[in-house]
Amino acid sequence: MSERIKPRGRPRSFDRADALHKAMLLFWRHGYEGTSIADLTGAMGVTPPTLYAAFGSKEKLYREALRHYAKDEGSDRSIPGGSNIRAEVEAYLRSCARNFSDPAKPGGCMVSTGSLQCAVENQPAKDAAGEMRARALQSFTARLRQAKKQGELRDEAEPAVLARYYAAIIQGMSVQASDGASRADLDAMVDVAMGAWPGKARKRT
Amino acid sequence: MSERIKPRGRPRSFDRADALHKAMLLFWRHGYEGTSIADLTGAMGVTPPTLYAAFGSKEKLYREALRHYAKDEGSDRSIPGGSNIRAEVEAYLRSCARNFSDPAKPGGCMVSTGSLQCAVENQPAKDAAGEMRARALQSFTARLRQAKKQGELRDEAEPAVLARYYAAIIQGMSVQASDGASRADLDAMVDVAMGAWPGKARKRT
DNA sequence: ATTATTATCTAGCGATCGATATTTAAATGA
DNA sequence: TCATTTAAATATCGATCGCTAGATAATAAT
Repeated sequence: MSERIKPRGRPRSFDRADALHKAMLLFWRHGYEGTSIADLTGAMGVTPPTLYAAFGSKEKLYREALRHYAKDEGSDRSIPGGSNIRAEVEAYLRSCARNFSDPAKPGGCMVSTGSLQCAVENQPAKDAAGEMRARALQSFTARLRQAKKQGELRDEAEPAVLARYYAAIIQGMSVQASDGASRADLDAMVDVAMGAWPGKARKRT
Repeated sequence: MSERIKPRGRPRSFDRADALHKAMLLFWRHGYEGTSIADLTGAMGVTPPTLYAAFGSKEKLYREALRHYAKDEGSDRSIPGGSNIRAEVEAYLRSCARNFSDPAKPGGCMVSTGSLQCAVENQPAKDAAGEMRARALQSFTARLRQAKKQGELRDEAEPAVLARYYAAIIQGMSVQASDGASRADLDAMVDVAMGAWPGKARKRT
């Protein structure tokens, strides 16, 4: 099935997947504008023409790095979609808390807080990250809608609003992790955030 | 008192405060790295040497623009500190919702989501914004501590955690406003966020 | 062996980056 | 008047930006 026939010309002398991973780490930490082609070629161990032959342009490489991040680092990879939506959301937030604060990686999330500001000519980079945030929000909303239909979510709960709210928590965790917040800091925030889960009305102080 | 004696040499031919305001708007929308000296001098209507004589360097101008933003646009300008801390926090969040989504201004907050990623050589810019976020978090925590001491906050509430949590809400609102979220979107999020305010324990769904 | 194909590096493109040396202009003080 | 002081623009600086033309190397097909 996966019999890969040998290509015609000179074979690649570097690992494309590994180079993409290294590019992702640079874009993640320093952003699109904060990462130069020289930074990228330096990390990959190749020269500019090789990078351009393999990835097309800086913007295309950035988009591919974003996709790679979503697959490789996305905190959603392993959350089992069970029948308890509240537990599922909480587990997701806790996985974000752990991943965003991992000292071995850039702080925060490459997507949640990526390319929020950029020069006019780099708007496509902001759009790329913004589209991924929009997609994530959309699929999160869809998951909550499904849960509501299955009776796991109270009738008065609004999936779109709830999705925006927990997206904000994730984005806030990303900002604070980028500023150096610890996993304990973020986990404590998750404790509070889960207190807003739609439930019985409660007395105020 | 404010008798301003006339300075010796040639007088300024441009309004420094107005130029600072224009610089702030550019940094706010495009970030530190996304704003060039040419952008700044163009908006100010002066040449580079004039900018450097007036503001020192790009980084110093950025720091000054951040301070100007905090004073001029800071959502804290007008929240009266009363005896109801819950209402005070909610009012603050609502003012953020309104300001972050103002179509006449750049989306989001210049501080909350400013300079999260940057090149190694521009780390001082990230530090400048990060320090402002840290200060805001600190003063927010202090306000909650004070409120707790005055009995406006339940005993089990942790000011530092609660401050981080509402800071995350603000940062999330800033991200989403930067992506085009409306005031209604953000206000709905505030509704949910206030549901996490420490109160009576509540039954879960 | 020769040709075709693909990948790589050397070298450098024009443009823009942040910042400045130098000169000229406009004010006050003597 | 004329020296002093401050601010302005002209004209660029060296460095870096994203990117590429052209030559060369390494493979497969013929």
